[in-house]
Order: sequence, then C-alpha cells, then structure tokens
Amino acid sequence: MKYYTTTPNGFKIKDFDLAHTIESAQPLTFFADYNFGEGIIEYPSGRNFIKATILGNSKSVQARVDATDLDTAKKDFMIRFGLNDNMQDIYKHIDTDKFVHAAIEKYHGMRVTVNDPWEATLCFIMSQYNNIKRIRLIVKNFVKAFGNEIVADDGIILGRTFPTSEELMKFPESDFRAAGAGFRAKYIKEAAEYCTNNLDLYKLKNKSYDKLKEELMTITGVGDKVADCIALMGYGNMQAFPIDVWVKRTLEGMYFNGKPQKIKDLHKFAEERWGASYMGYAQQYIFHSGRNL
DNA sequence: ACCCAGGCGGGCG
DNA sequence: CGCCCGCATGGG
Repeated sequence: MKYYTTTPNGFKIKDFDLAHTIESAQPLTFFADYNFGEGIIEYPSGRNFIKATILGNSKSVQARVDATDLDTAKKDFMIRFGLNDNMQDIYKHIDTDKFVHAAIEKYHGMRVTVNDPWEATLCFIMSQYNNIKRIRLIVKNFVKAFGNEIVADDGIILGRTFPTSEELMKFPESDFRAAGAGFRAKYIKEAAEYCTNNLDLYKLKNKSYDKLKEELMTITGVGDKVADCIALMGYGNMQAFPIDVWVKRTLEGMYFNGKPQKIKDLHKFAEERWGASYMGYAQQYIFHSGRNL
C-alpha cells in the first residue's frame, strides 16, 4: 500500500487549530496516545490511516494518507479536516451573541470534520447513552480486534484500518460485547449487515438533508440524533444540528432561562438563528463550549 | 453507593 | 403521535 506524506514540512492553514478540532470529539476514532505541542496523532480513517504530526502551536500539520497519488492524498486530508471551509464567512454568520462569540474566540480554528460515512455510523451508534471517553475506548477496541494492519510500501507498519461493515458483519455479536459495546452490540451487528446488503452509505453523498436523514434512520440504532451526527460528521451536511444532552442543556441555559424545550423546537430555533447553511458549525461550537463551561 | 453519559427501540395509552 | 422504560459499562 502506498502512502504519501502530504507535505513533508507541514503546512499552515488560516483559522485552523488541530488540537481544538480533535478534542471536540468529532473524529471519535483518533487514538488518544498523543501529546499536543509536538506530538503525533494517529487514527484510522475509513480505509486510511492518518498520521498527523503537530508542529509548534498545532496550527501547522503534516499527514501521511493512503491515496493513489499525492494530489488525492492532499485533497482527502483537506476534506477530512474541513479545511476547505471558509471560516471567516462561517464566523460572520454564526456570531449572533456573546455566548457563541466567546466560543468562537476560545476555540478559534475548530473545524467540522468529515469522516468516512460507515465510520461515523458505527461511532455514533456507539455514542448513544455513553460518554466520550468510553466511546473512544470501545472504538479503539474495535479497530484492534476487527481492523487490519496497514503496512506501507517501505515496510513501516502504519497502524490499522477501521473495519468495514462487510468485515464486521462476519463477527458474532458476542465479540462486539467483548469489545465493550454493551447493549449496542446488537445494533452494530444489524447495522453492519444492513449497510453491506441493503443500504450503500457511499451512494448517499448527494442526497438532500431530509432524504439523507430519512435513509440513515432506517438503520437499526440510528435515531434522530445519531442521524444528525452522521449527516454532519460523515457527510459534511451543515443543515444537521445534532441535539444531545449537552447541546440541549446549553441551549436551554443560554437562550431559554433554563426552561426545558422540546428537541423539535430547538431545531427550529437553531435554523432560524444560525441558518440552514451554517447551523452545523454553530452546533459544534455550542457542543464543545457547552461541555467545557 | 449513586448518578450520568454525543439515545434508541419497543410497548403502551 | 407522545410518553416512559430498560439498557451495559465505567468513571466521577
């Protein structure tokens, strides 16, 4: 397998902060053995294994990405980390009040990542009624138990792939429990079979938000919230606004005097306030900021 | 010990 | 439809 180093000496991108992006828990697959400052982060990315070396203040990175050519490798990396997004334009639209403004300042450069659709599906099924630390642990167990080793042409073992649905469906549900999935093991087993035989996630890329979500919700274990997560972080659909316990709590606290709101009403509120083209980004800043209040 | 976590499916009214 | 419940598991 050929691996390309996108830029040997790293590259700087305006309004990009890798540390904030990783820590905001979007790529749930990253391996936590890293050290920001001058560390290496590495994690499976679909059939790829990305190694990103953080240079200096984490605003400059280099990566090795599997691809047929260097150009594609660079493009993949750019897409994966949302590096084509125009942050000044996005900030202008979502900077509606003091709370969001402070979040933008504090987490300046945090991007919405666009992960492999199946990877996002599995990770966010795993996320339900769970906490981030443990989700990452379980996902790591999955990669270790069900992924395959990736060896570069130069013989260096780069890491392991994220198991495809086809690979995963061959294992018994009990193996998923053993890896820590708990009651979600049944969902994973069914989802793997379904996404291999009935629903091609890779053919949903050009669907509208409504259609995409409708299709995703036919997967066992994927409800309203998880479908929004997959739409946003597996397809880059900015119209998705996942409302988990943190986002709900934060929105209610910041905009409704702490009064409980219905999910549906919060969705409407978000679309009116931040707009269909930007609300996904607003959600990510609210989520990350709200968790760290 | 008790409570919570990037919720969902199923059963009931 | 909406509401309510159980659910595996580990960390605070």
